[in-house]
Amino acid sequence: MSTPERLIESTRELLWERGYVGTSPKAIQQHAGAGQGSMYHHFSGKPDLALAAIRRTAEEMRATAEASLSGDGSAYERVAGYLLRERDVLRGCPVGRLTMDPDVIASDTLRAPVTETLEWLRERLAAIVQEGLDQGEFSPALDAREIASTIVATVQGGYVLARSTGSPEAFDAGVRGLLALLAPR
Amino acid sequence: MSTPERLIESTRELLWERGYVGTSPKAIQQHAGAGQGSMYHHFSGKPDLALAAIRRTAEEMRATAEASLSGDGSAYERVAGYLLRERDVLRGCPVGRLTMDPDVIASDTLRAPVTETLEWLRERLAAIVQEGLDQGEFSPALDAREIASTIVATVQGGYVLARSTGSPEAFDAGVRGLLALLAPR
DNA sequence: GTCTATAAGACGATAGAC
DNA sequence: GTCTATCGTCTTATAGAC
Repeated sequence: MSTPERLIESTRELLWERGYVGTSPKAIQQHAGAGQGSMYHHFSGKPDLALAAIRRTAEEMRATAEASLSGDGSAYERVAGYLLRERDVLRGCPVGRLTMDPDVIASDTLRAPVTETLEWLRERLAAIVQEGLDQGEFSPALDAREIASTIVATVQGGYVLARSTGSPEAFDAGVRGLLALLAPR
Repeated sequence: MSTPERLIESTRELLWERGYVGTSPKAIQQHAGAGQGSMYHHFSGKPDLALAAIRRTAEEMRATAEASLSGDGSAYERVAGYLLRERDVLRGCPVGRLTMDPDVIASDTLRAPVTETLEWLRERLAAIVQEGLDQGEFSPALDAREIASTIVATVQGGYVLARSTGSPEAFDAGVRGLLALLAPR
């Protein structure tokens, strides 16, 4: 792997684990096995490198989500597939966690990939829920965009609960509760 | 207000805004209008002061939640009251956000109030949902503890969505979606 | 491209005067 | 109790040799 590649991948891992504020250029360099000069040759500084890392993580998250959402099956089944897919629950969401990073939220550039990814996910889920509504799969009293927001929020909040206890139990419970509420009858 | 009080209150605000990793003793001292020596006279260091601040924030959150949950009305109405109460949505949850702070999660002492508060909330909501189940208010197919997890997760995740867009819209949408799913028929 | 050297300031804390 | 001084380390770079 090339040096810029190693720097980006190291930044992705450290951002996931410690956030932007908690990740120093020095830590990135050590994790990547690169020197100071090497990092500043390829990237203008910490924000530039973080942007490359965040963009890649966001892209990957979209691809992973799309994989569970684009399969066959009813709307409920695809939503269930998304909610029940394997996750590293205790690590949390590498994109969602950045919303708690003050320096990321303060920078329009760094925040953009975060906003876009979560908005894309919400719209993608809303389209599927709307399909379900059109097929009479869900109660007509429901609003597709609202339910999509509930789904994404349950996942993001499930990570918070899981990390607070150090166990995936609360995440799983929240997801099962949501699926029970959504279940077609 | 006494100096220790001002230090604790300043720490609470900075922890809410910037997290533990992003909050320096110096910033706390300046915000509180206290000197270095003053802070280290009253507290043994940053973790000690943060613990006092986190405990108080956790206590306050419990009191606020209890206020919306202990009123009159059906289980659904009390859950709705909790979900729809006024919130500073874009600031997020001062307790939940700490779960994304690596140094808080790494310390059993600092994490304890976070764990306890979110677990208390989940149990408190589970008891109310169980009441609703006993009254035939909700579908008997539902599990009280699961639904309680879904409710807390929706709120915590709603903050993530709101902060990602810089608008409370997604939080409100997620809450409305959940209430529509819960609505007794 | 990568290395080492250097730097101004922040971080988290301690020491000792007042 | 509060103040200033000091400390060793980390942070986020820049400069310039190789």
